[in-house]
Amino acid sequence: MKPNESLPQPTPAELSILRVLWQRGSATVREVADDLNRDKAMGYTTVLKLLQIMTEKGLVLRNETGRAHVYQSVQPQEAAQTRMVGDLVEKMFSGSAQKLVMHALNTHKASPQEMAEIRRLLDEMERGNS
Amino acid sequence: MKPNESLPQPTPAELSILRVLWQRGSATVREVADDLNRDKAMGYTTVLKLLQIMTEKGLVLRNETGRAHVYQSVQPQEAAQTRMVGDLVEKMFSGSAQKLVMHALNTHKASPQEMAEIRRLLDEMERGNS
DNA sequence: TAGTATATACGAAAGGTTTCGTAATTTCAA
DNA sequence: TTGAAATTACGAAACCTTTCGTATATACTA
Repeated sequence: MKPNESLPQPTPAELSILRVLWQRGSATVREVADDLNRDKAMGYTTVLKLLQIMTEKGLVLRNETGRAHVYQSVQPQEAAQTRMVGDLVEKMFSGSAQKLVMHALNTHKASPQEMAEIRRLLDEMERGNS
Repeated sequence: MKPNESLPQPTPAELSILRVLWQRGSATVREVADDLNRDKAMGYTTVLKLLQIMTEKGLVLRNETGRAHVYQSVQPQEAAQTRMVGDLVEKMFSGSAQKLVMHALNTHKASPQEMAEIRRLLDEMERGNS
């Protein structure tokens, strides 16, 4: 396991595993493999190998107490979201989060409830700002 | 050059080249390489090779009229933005663009002007919706 | 206890990405 | 016209990601 460097960006296959871990909190290889195989085909030993690599990279923690090791993500999902949104803003929107927001709203129509919720957030932020 | 299949997702190095092409409209290998080397080190022949590969993949068009070939992106930047935002929404926000928007607003503070602009967009959308 | 099922470990193959050395070609100026 | 500078073409190395076969260990059951 790598010590305290900043975590590497997970690869696509690693990310699909992390999504399962985030949803379940923690899981064994079998649980991850079964969950993944609801939509994506990924052999058991492939999942195992990836989890071993992810342990090496420091992306997941492994509890080896029981016979079947139990894994969990080191980063909470929110941290990964923040990082990936930041990357996208940086690389595709010249560093402007506002441009990303406007683009997302324009291309993925939101429901009236959702728009109201966004307004509420904007209200809060402007109130906190003054 | 591949014909009419849907374009592949550009790799990270390819994306850095596309950013230059989007910014300049079109450019020669040298222009791309010089622009890139303002912040990132990338050898001339590396850029050339990548542009050749991207031509193969159909990501860029090559005008071979002059001695130095002139390249341009096939996809406009907006199309790539749409695709990448969609991917991120799908993979990291359970398909909810609203969640992405709220997350982006929370983590990248926007200026009052920017917030006002977002409100204006929401106004427009709700007016169009009714 | 013997045998089956299930687990981890490990290496290597297959495929993709990135980098760069080198050859061949073209242009232009002295 | 010859030589230097700049260009494209090409192949291969280095590296990373993903997949899987196989060996080995462990637990459970009949």
